[in-house]
Amino acid sequence: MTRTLASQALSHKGKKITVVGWLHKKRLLGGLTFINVRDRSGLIQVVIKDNVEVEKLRGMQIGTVLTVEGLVKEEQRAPGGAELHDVKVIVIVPVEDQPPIEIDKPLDHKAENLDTLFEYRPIGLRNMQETAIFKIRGTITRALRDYFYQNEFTEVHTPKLLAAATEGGAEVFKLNYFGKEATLAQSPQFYKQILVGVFERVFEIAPVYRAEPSATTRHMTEYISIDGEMGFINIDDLKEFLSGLLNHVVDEVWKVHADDLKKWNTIKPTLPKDIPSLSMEEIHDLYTKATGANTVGEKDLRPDEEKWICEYAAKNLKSEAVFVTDWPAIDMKFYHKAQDGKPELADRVDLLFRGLEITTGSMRENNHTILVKQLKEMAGGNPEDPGFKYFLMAMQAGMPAHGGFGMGLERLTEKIIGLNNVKEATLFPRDINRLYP
RNA sequence: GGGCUCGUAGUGAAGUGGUUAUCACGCCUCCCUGUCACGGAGGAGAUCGCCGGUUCAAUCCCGGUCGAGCCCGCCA
Repeated sequence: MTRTLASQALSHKGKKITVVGWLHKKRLLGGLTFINVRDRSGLIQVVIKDNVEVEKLRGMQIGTVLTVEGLVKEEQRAPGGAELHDVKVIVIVPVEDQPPIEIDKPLDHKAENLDTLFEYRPIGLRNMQETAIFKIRGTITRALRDYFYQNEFTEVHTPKLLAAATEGGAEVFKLNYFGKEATLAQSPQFYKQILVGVFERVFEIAPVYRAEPSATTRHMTEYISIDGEMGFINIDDLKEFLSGLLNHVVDEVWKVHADDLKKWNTIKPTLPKDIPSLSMEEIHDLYTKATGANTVGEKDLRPDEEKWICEYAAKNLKSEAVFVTDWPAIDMKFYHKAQDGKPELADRVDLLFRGLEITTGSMRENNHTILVKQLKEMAGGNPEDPGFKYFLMAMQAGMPAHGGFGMGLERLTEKIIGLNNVKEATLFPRDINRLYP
C-alpha cells in the first residue's frame, strides 16, 4: 500500500489510491454517505454508496483513524475538486466516545469560555480553525528566522537556568538547583549583548519566564521571546530593521496562508516600508487633546492610549504599527543608553502594533565606565556580583555601539490573526492559574 | 497586589422564590442519492460549582468558599 496525501488526490485522477487519516465529518444522506478524512495536508471528501462500508463507520466518532482506498474522481462539487469513489474503509483505531468539544465547527473564543478551550486543548487543537492559528504562527516564526539570516544574524541559544535574578524589572521564578537557589531566565539580555562581541549580530527565539502576577489578555508566565541584538548600529538602524522585519513577516504570512487567514476574518495590515515614529510627548499631547484624559508628563503609555494611538496612526499615518520614541530616562534600565546630548531621554523605541506593545528595543550603554556607574546608581548592583561580572567582562573587552530588541511571538501572532488574547495564540498556555495541559 | 464580573446537560446559551428547568449544537434510533454548519421525525442526557443562612418552599435572595474571566499596576 502506498499512501497518498489528501491534497495530492487530484493528481491521481482515475487511479486507485489509499488515504490514511482521521475521520473529520460524516454526512449520511440515505443511499449516499459523505465523509471527510483529515491528514497533515488537509481534507479529502469520500463518497460511500456500499452499505457494508457505511456500517463500518456506525458509532465511530470524529477522530477515528481510518484507511480509505478508492478511485479518484475529478468532481467540481467536491471541496478541493476531487473525491474518492468505490471505497473500501478500514477502521484502524476506533473512537466511540464523542469529543467533549466540537472539532468540525469553529470553536467559541469568548473570553469567559477560554478555560473550556484550554481544558480540552489536546482535542480542540484538531479543530482546523485552531490548527490554522498554529500553522500561521509557524510561518511567522520561519519568516522571522529567514529575515534574521538574510541580515547575517547568527542564531543562538542562551541558558534559561540562571544563578540569580540580576536584570531587574520583572519577577523571576526561583527553583531548587541541587540545594542552591536558581532562577529561570526572564530574558536573554546579558547573553545576547555578550554575544554581540562575538558574532556582531545574534538572535534567539526561545521561551522566557516571568513570575509576574499579571492576569490580563496580554501576559503569560512563559512565552516565546524573539530577541535580536546588533553591533555598530544606532537607534535609526534598529527602527529600520524592525520595519523590515515586520513587513517581511506580514508579507510572508499573507503569501502562504490566504485561506487560513480568511477563516479568522482578518485583513492584511497596512504597513509602510518605514513604520512612522511618534515621541512619547507627542502621543500624550494627541491623546489628551482627543480624549480629555490628561496623560501629559506620564512616563509610560496607558493600555487605552496604546490602542488609541494605533487607531490614530492607521487613520492619519497609513500605518497599523507605530514606533514610540523618546522615553524618559528616569525609568530606563541600567544597561540602556541615554540619548546623546539629551540625558533626560532614553535611546529607546517601542513598537506598537494594532493597539498592543509587541516590542521594546533600545541602544545599550557600551561605555564600560558609564555602564558600571549606571549599574550602581540605577540598579543598586555590585559589579563583582557573578550576575553582573561576566556581562561586564564582555562590556570591557571592546564593545561597539549596539542595540537590540525583544518581541513577543504570541502578541505578534495574536495581532496578525486578530485574536483577543495571547493565550489563544499559544498551544498550551501558562498563566498564574494554569500549569496544564 | 487592587477593582469589577461570571459559574445552569458533553459544548454554547435562556430562565424563574412554587407542579415535569428551556433552546441550539453534539450524541443515539429511524427516514433521506450531491451533502459540504445537509435536511426531517423521535429519544437519551442537568444532584442549576460547593457549604451554610433567610423562607412553608432556594437553581433564583444573603454570606462564605472554590473555580473562571476582564480591567488597572507591570510588561513582550
